[in-house]
Amino acid sequence: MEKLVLIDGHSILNRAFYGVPGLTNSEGLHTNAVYGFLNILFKLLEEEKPGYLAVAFDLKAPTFRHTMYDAYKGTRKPMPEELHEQVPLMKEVLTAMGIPIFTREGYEADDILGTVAKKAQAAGMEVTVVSGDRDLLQLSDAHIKISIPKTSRGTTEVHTYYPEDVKREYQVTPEQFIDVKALMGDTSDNIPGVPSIGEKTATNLILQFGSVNGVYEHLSEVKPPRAKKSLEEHRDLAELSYKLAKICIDAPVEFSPEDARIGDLYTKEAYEYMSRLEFKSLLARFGDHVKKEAAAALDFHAVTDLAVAEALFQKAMGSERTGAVLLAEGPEISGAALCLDGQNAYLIQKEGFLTGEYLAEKMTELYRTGHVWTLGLKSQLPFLDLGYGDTVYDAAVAAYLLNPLKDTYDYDDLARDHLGLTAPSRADLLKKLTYAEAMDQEPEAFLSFAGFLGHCAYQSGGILMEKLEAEGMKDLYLEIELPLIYALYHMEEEGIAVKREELSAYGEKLKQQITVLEQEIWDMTGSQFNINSPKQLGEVLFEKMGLKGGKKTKTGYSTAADVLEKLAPDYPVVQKILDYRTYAKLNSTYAEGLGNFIGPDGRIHSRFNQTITATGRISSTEPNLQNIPIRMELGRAIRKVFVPRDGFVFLDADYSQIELRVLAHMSGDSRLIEAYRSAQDIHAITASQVFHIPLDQVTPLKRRNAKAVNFGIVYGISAFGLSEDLSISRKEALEYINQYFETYPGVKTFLDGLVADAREKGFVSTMFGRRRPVPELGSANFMQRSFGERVAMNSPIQGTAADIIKIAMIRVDRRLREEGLESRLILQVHDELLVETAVREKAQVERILSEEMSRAAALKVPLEIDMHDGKNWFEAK
DNA sequence: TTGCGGCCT
DNA sequence: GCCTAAGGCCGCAAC
Repeated sequence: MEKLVLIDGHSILNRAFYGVPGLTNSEGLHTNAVYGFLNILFKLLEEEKPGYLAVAFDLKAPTFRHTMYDAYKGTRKPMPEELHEQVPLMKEVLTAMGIPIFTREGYEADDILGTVAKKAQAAGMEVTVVSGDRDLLQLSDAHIKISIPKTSRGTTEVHTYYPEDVKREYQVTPEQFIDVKALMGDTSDNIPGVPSIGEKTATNLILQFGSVNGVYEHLSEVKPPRAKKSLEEHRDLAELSYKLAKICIDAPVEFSPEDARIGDLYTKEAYEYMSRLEFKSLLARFGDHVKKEAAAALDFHAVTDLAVAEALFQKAMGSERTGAVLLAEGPEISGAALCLDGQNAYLIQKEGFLTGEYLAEKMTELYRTGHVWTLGLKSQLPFLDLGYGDTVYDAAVAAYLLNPLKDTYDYDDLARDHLGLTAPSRADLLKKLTYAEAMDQEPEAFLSFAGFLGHCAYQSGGILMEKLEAEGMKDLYLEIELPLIYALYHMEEEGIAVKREELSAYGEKLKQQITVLEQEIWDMTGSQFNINSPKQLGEVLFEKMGLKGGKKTKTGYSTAADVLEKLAPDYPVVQKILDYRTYAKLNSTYAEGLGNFIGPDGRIHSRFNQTITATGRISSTEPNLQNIPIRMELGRAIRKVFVPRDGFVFLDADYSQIELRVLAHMSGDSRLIEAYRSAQDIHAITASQVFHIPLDQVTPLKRRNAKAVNFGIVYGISAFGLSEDLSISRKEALEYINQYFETYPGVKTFLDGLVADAREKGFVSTMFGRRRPVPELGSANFMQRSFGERVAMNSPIQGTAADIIKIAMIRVDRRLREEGLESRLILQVHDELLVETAVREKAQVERILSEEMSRAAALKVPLEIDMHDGKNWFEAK
């Protein structure tokens, strides 16, 4: 079928302008947008291989929308000059490449795209419309695909939408997309919408009634009374917005495919432009575009036959090392990738006798041999029957230990960073298809994906263990990180029960307060603005009302809490704003945010990530359960909705000052060690020794200062930071620091040694050998170098504490299971473990927690634990 | 997407 | 003078 690609010129140019860092050629011309546009264009040509191509641009002249709606004139945002000057340049380059440019007076590019796309579809063509603007999704059709490229950090990812994709993401059909937009409006397009109807309400209404007309036909049934009232009052607005939002598909544009047939893009004129604009990588492309990419030397095989699969598993079981990944997403197994040598890789597809159950069983058997290297074991565990006794090597976790500073550890990352191989990424091969979709729709790409995945897992096994051993991290890997995968998986599976009704009642109370505060703030400031917008808030406070407290951020006035708190005593409205912020935060992030994650089992199953942090801590996402409020009473109350199941209580155990104890141990400072061996109150004893006062005469203020110094030491002390924290002069802060170091000279020697060591070796290490590279120390920039010094001081301390609690987690989780208990570890919050404990097992679990946490490491000071129980998380802290 | 602001250890 | 205390995640606004 004939393929046509249509590009929304201004939109893509705009995307490229913001996505690509500033570039100028030697004439001083800005070129970044043109460069980004061309990169997107070439990527499209490679992926789509279209026979036809055209680009649509807006004209300056007013369009039919302006005659409909005066305010539409305000729509067009002023284009930055640096972008504006690239528009004619872009058109010239396209012309040089023989690519047609479509424009029409009185219409926007959207309308031209809509009209041409529908005409081409009617003529039997397969159309791809490329834009950065999601409004175009309304054009999505059986043979019209909407492509939305995203450029960041030099790489471009393309998201594509057929009608079913639109439905999956927005729930509504492409046509209804217009209806939703008409109701909710769009500030960036100056489409007014109906007041007080947001995205959620609009989507719900359209889902319920089908269209804007449908909504008005059933106005009496419309649910939130506020929305109903607003709809009644603003029917004109809704109808106008619909007309503005709807893209015209019958603009007076002629289209015959021949106008858009792609000829030779690599013309001499185009080459000259690339040269003048100094696009070196594109010049190279022009130079060798004929050269085919060297075909991959690997052999990938698809296995669909039971006997063949049996033989392959048999061989894998007996081989010295196997690369294997169970391809599973959501609840579904799609296949298995296997690799037994450096040449061949296999995709065993779920098909016929090769059922999901069969694959799960064979893979379990294979993984139990103890010679399997995989990638992302935790996400495969729901389908496998494995436990602490089974060692499965996870290459992603190994790669994380070797360099914890990277964002991702996918197979293509491993290929590049460790195997000297360039592998196409999942996004390159499968776009955004799921495994099941890819296997069905793009079987060759899926085979390739599985092949590279298996190959990289296998090859990683040949190299990563050697690297770990060479860097002294083999034990860390085998004894801590690999078993930890099971502990994290168990916590994810277990989840934590949340009282849904109580949570939403809590949210309702907050919302009432928010409404009241909002009105009061509007009255007191004399303008109805969005209090959530730091920009608007800054303007109202510091310009309209003239409060003192000038600029602080890059983009405007700082309205951060510490700034506002200084103003609160003098201006009552500022306190209201701070209160509003508190309520709004608690409602959006916690009441509503957490509510969205309660599963059908009434529990929240957060994800615990093992390869995110630079220091070795784990992180929690979807939702983050490691930042549930505790400091303020109002927020702390949220913890009451986290409850144990019937017949259970919560037992919560946390390490007392673990980082300071780690510091005492690692530094070996004898005075600090002696102090912590006996101390009940570590900050008080620090105050007593540093400020030379008897322990029983330490005032709360002195203790507070000592506590701040202790924090400073752990964070990588700086006089500036300490002075900010205590609101004292930098000189005074420096005096505190010097006094501290005089008192504990071993700490000073230790921290200086860490920095010197890091400078020499390029990394720092924890007690258990975990490394963190510190490249910033080599920087010529003072700020960056200082940052590197703080990293060098903090990471070994924070990281060692992370190692210790990981050891404790593994042992606690193992013992609960191996001793046949029903109690389960369900959360870790950096220095805290939460166990959902069967009432009759309480004493035993207390003993397990206490023993395993204290014994996790043998330090020169005791590891002390505070433990509480309760019928919810609030009580158990 | 980025920046701001805010919650945790 | 630099204008940073360490490590995270997430909602919102504006781009």
